[in-house]
Amino acid sequence: MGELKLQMNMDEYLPLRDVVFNTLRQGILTGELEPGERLMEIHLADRLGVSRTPIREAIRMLELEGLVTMIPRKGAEVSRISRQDIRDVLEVRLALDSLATKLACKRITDDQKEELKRAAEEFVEATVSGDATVIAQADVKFHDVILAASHNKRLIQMVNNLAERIYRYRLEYIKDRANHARLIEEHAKIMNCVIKGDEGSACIAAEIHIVNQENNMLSQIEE
Amino acid sequence: MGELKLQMNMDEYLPLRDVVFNTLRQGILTGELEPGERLMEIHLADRLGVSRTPIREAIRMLELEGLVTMIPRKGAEVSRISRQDIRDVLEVRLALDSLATKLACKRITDDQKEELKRAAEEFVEATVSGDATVIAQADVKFHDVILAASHNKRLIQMVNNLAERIYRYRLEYIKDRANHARLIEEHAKIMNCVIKGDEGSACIAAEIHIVNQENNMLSQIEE
DNA sequence: ACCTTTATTATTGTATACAATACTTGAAAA
DNA sequence: TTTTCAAGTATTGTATACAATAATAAAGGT
Repeated sequence: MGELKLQMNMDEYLPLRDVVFNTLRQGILTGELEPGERLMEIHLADRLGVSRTPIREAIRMLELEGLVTMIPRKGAEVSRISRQDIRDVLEVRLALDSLATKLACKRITDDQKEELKRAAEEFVEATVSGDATVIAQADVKFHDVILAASHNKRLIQMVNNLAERIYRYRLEYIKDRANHARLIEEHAKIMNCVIKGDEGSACIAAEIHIVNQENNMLSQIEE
Repeated sequence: MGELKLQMNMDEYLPLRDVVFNTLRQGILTGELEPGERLMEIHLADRLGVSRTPIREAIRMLELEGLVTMIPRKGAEVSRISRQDIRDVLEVRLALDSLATKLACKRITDDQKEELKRAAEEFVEATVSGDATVIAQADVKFHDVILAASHNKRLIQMVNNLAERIYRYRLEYIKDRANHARLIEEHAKIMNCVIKGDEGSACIAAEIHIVNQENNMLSQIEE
């Protein structure tokens, strides 16, 4: 038992910088750490029970992810996201999600087709449950399957990075029951096109899906 | 005079981590640091005359840029780039460059149109000079103008990041005199379409331009 | 009362010290 | 001769110490 736990620790081993990175990242994405909030090293170090070194390294990583902004000799702060930033992200995401869908049509494996069907079903079930977190997870899962089916690692990484930035706004959209029927329909449409390998229709379906999300997010922002 | 120098130093101030980051980045891009080469902290620190701290932070940044790969408790090495990686990058780059061109058609300013004309001319002049570095710079400049004309910061950042990865292969392509005539022609075509605001034709021209580069790079890789 | 200047403090930037782990070399035994 | 074990070494991971700078507060002069 102790042996097993030790083994588990070995598998779970993460440098503290990565633990800190994940923690801060999560905090920023959930909004616990607000845009503009200063990230002071000693303060964070004390709170997380580590030294400044891993904190600093995590901040360097968050900086390159774009989640924090450095001000020289002043320190890091949670990046302020402007409406224009969101528009920029959505514009790129539309192109990349469309690409992912196109590639998925060509390259999806039989296993992934099954996985996609399952993901679509689970999304429907999730909407019934009504739990926002579950719904959001199911939606992410569905898109992840398509993304994975593109078999392009770089693309997967880039889309995930973009999705991260608009996570909170997407969540609002997905939570709203008024959108569920449409989401289910759009998922079904995309799924069928991808499984059939109909690139043209799949791209169009995916683009409609994204554009609908976009419009909602942009109107959220204009509040 | 001393005053002025002090002022300059203030402007030029960069944390050591950024100096190290740029140095290592340049080394990797030029091939001075070869793929698979280990990056040992003390060794680098001694060579660059700094302590391990800025070295480590620079490595964290390079890691997120994808230029180095971490092996837990083993350290960093220059990322090995597989043929598949290049294919993945090119696939995404095609989509993003096409998007950039499309957006440039809509948003390019009059100043940028002039700049684009100048960049195209300077590329022609550069090919006459025959200096590989000058040609490469002129080509980068041309594409940078179009990219800037997209007025999408995120897109600019992502394309630059992708371009970074294939820099060396692109250099080979651009250096080859046999390609110059075609490059000049393609640039002219793209430029005219963008200035006219003809999105459809501009995208097609840009895609042809990229595909030609792609084919060359991919055949380079298969050596 | 207000501005300026100076002292203090808080915070980042950098270097070093210590701890833990993985690799290497050499010797001893099979 | 080969294999295994162990000691030593090299290297990363983490913590702390020191230096430089910027923000703040207090004191003094006008």
